[in-house]
Amino acid sequence: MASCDVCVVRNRAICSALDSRELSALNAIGRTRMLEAGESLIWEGEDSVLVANVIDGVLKLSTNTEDGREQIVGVVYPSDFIGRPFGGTTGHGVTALTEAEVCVFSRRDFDAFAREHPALEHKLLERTLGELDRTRRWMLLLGRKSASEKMASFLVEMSERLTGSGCRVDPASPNRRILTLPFSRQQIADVLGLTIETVSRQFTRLRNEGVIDIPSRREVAILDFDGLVAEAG
Amino acid sequence: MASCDVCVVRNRAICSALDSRELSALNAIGRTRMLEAGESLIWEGEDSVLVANVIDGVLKLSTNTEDGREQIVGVVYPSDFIGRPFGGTTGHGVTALTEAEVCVFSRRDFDAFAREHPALEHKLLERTLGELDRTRRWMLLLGRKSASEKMASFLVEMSERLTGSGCRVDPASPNRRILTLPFSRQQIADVLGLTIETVSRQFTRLRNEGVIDIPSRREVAILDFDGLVAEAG
DNA sequence: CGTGTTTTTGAGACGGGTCAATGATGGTGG
DNA sequence: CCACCATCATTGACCCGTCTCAAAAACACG
Repeated sequence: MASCDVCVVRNRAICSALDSRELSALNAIGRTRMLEAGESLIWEGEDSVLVANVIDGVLKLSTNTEDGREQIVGVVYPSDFIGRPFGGTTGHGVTALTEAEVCVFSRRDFDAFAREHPALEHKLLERTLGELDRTRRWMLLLGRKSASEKMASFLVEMSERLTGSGCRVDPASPNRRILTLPFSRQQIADVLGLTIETVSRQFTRLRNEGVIDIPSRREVAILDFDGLVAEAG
Repeated sequence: MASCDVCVVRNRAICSALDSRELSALNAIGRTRMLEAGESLIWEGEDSVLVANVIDGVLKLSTNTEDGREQIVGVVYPSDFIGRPFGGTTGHGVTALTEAEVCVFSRRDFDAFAREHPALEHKLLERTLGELDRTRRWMLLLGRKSASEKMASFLVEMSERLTGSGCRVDPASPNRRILTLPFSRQQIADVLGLTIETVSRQFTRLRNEGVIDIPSRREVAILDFDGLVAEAG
């Protein structure tokens, strides 16, 4: 049983379109669920049976070729919406990268509810349009950028997306910041369309050039943010 | 002045959500416009001032790196929607590939109209969700597929998208079909994240292998559709 | 026809992939 | 608490696919 009134993403998720009476109606058809890192919520190719809001954690959206190559096609953060409402099959799997908490709805219930609440649909539309913009920007990276540009773009994007949760910026020197990545090297490779070896080599190159430091596997200290932006192309 | 009642895409575009009274209200704020091949309707980075429906023709959505590399991030066909409603700047330019006819609205007017017509917003949402699915599928191609897989995927997708307008299929032998491509070689390269030379070489290879024939620059005869599907990966 | 543009073809270079070995890291159980 | 092992990351050597640069060919249009 969900309890929206105490939900931490209540004001940022699409639910913010609803008043308290509507919210309790939505409450009735949703339930929260915990996912551990690596656990999948939705599998590629299955017909869309559930949708969800991310309450906490980071999840990946990914597709695979028949022979096992993977491409991560999206990453979702708290308050983001997951799933494919209004018919169709899911074109990509959804898997937790970190421990995560989501608020799930049966797609059937959600569809019906959404159609009766235009304000909710409007929020969802805005979110979807934004996601489409972001996805298209990523296509430029995948299609036209070199490995070093990809890595720089990735770190810049990460430091933007993680602000607040996994990114600490010293206000005195905004050119330096520390990230806690929710990705393994392999997952970074799958986001950027590279191999794990290339990603690793790029990390060491950036470290040798003094642009970043690597305190641990999952942490990156950005020493020259402007330099990264310049290198991102 | 648009006149929706004679519009050929009236039943497929988002306008199909409206009854005749609403349609004439929409009619009042839109106007049709012709574009010749190569002409742009929207430029990358400008703030979104207009949106449109495609009535006829094919247009590309594209982004560029600072140093001039281009990536086509979407292709729109008759009945598709163009532009970025509800705030934000356009992340990509919109340019006609063929002679085209569009039904344009000022974004301000369209936004206001849409917010008062949930059924229209719903259609737009469904369309946007579908476009996001398609775009994410394309990311797998850009990030993980080889040149030959990209070419095969491209031809398969084209023969699907062009069915009705630029694609003729002999019902007796569905394994053969003839396409009239709305793309130059350079544009195909910009869709697939390749160079024009690689695209050209892939065309000749496919021709030599008997999978396709190339009657003219803009035409491709697919001789072995199943073979292409298999090669698309 | 002649001229500019687009496409094809060729030769060579290079970025990133592949394969393989080594080095860290972290979790588990003795 | 430490030794062990599985997993993940790094590094190296080599190779292959795609890009680059250059020239020739095909085509479109006046």
